Amino acid sequence: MLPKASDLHCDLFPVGHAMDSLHEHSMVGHRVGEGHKVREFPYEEELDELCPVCGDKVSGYHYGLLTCESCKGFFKRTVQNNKRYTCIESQSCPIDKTQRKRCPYCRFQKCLSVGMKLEAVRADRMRGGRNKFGPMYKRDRALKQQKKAIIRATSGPGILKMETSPEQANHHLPPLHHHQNHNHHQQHHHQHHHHQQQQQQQHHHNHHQHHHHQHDDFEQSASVTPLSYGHGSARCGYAFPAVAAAPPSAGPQSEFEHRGQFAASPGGVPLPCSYPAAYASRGIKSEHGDPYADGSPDAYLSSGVPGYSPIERHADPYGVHDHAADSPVYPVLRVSPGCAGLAASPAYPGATVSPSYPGVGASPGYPSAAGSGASPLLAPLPAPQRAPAPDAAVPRLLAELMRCEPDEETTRARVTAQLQQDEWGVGGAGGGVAGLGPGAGCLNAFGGAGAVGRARHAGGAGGAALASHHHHHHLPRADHPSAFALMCKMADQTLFTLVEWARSSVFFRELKVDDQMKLLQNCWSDLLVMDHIQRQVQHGTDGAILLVTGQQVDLFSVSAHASEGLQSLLCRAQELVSKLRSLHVDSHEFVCLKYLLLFNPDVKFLENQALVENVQEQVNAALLEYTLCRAAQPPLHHHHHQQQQQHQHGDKFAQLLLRLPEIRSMSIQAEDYLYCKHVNGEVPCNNLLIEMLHAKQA
DNA sequence: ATAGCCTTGAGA
DNA sequence: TCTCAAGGCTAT
Repeated sequence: MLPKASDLHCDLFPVGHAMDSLHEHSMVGHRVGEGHKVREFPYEEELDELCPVCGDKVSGYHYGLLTCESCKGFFKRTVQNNKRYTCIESQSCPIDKTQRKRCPYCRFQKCLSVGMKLEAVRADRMRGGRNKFGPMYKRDRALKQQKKAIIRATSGPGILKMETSPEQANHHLPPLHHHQNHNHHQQHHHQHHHHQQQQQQQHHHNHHQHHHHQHDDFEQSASVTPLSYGHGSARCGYAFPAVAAAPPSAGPQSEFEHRGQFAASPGGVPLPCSYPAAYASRGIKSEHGDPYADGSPDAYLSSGVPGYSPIERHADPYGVHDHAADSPVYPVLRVSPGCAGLAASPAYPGATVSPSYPGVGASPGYPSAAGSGASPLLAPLPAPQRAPAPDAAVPRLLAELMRCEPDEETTRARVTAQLQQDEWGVGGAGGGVAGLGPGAGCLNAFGGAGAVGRARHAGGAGGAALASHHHHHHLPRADHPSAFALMCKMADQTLFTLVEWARSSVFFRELKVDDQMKLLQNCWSDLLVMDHIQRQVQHGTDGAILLVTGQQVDLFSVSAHASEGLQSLLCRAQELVSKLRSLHVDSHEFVCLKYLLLFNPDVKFLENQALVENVQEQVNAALLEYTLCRAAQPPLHHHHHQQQQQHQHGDKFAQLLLRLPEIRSMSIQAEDYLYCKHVNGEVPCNNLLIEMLHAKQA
């Protein structure tokens, strides 16, 4: 992979935090110095002052994001002169500093895919001044700044750091409430730094519409008019042509392969993504009267240029749907025979941090690190030890896991509050400019969960799925971001709570951040689905869907408005819910399932895989023990079908585990669904979900 | 055609 | 007044 080292690098550290150095750079010629209290953190990101297009050094914000001087110029020339290039090869030439001159076609494609905005090129060529992107740049800067803080706090010495400096403390999880401000986080754009893309015959037949007219939507002052660069409308949705043909060019290709799987993805819905690109654009446009309204670069871009929504051009730059890559069958929990006697786990080799089986002391004898009362992580949700019962039957480990379980009430309040807050923050929350990379995004999620306000927007996979249907139903206010967007936000917020849950959970917090990210990237959608399912099972009612916010939506009316893909998801979810209800799955068992999803030893490149495996085994064992005990002395209620029940309980353990593959499958379908929405520009921009989606590759 | 350096000029 | 992104200029 050496050849693509640069690209890869780009992916991991897109246009991230490079502000400080950036400033210096762009400052050349001017005076340096402006009061920036530049924090000197050596190793800090030198990393991303790289141009997302070619990897060269960034010189400032240009046409929407941080890019190098050459790409800025290239983009300008191309747009201003309405140039048209052609690729001699498969339109997937790698673009880096040394080869960028080789294929202007691919370079330009990359510029677009990365998020450079055509609208930022002025038709009237007016110089100086500022355009409407200004605020966006500003926000982006702020985000990067925060991100840095998070990284600093996160990757420093300890794992989940307890900040070393007072100021940093502020960035940390201000226990619940309070996450105001700091909105916007991320920015993600489709930073597909990935080469590749489009096959779509580049209908470049632009009808040379000479500048002016149209899209004056943006570009504030009437004086500065955006130049339109019309590329014909690429109708073919964004088919995944390249997929099959997976051309040879080394690197980038791999992504297509994934895409291929996606297209044919098993549970994957047929993908309703066949809308003409034009539609997508229009739809977006109408939805966001003011492209900047939500600060969503994506929306902006798509709405701005007719045939140019980023949509059409990327098949799946991220190879996002690589789930198929995972083992087909779920992490088959190694059900060791004598696992009943859990605790006995041998000291595994590499495990640095002994996952010291908590059970021991009755007190929160939390292992080292986390313990620190300072840790904001544990602070929140002291979790009412809602010991469901004086169960002696509850394995210690399980009891411990339960302690970290947030309660529905709290979660509901949080999410609701956040959503309401967002409502008004829409304008501001938005944001970002340059795309952050997967890695970065996750960091955000982490630190972001608490450190920086969580005001993200969202998108939603699992949750979004159910969500979206509400189209016209009683939702807080269906005005602004549209019901779907709102649902996305809901899912996004839910994801946040899930991330926080993970971060503060027993074994997880013992892992290094890198591992944590990998695990979460791997199962975030599963967790969302599981969360949804659990909510329905435990708090929902039959004919309706219970949202995190506590609102209920009629199942029928929902599916009536839902697309095929959604309906399918809903059905599957409902079926699972029914199944689990009949099994009388309780919260203890749900926790186990969630842990099993989280601690998936199939995740590659884990530093401390031993711990992950061990946890999986322990949880597995605990679940088995628990189910067996419960089977012995069934719950008080439900006496009917005693017999059948008994039977079921008999292998309840197996029954539960067998649901995991279904969960996985559903989450994959949900991701695909979300991806389609994203590609069509229907998902609000800054959201952890999309980031997670993108982060998946690798 | 590139890409580094320079000049502009509306917003903050 | 200062910023800093957009356009312009000009040796490669």
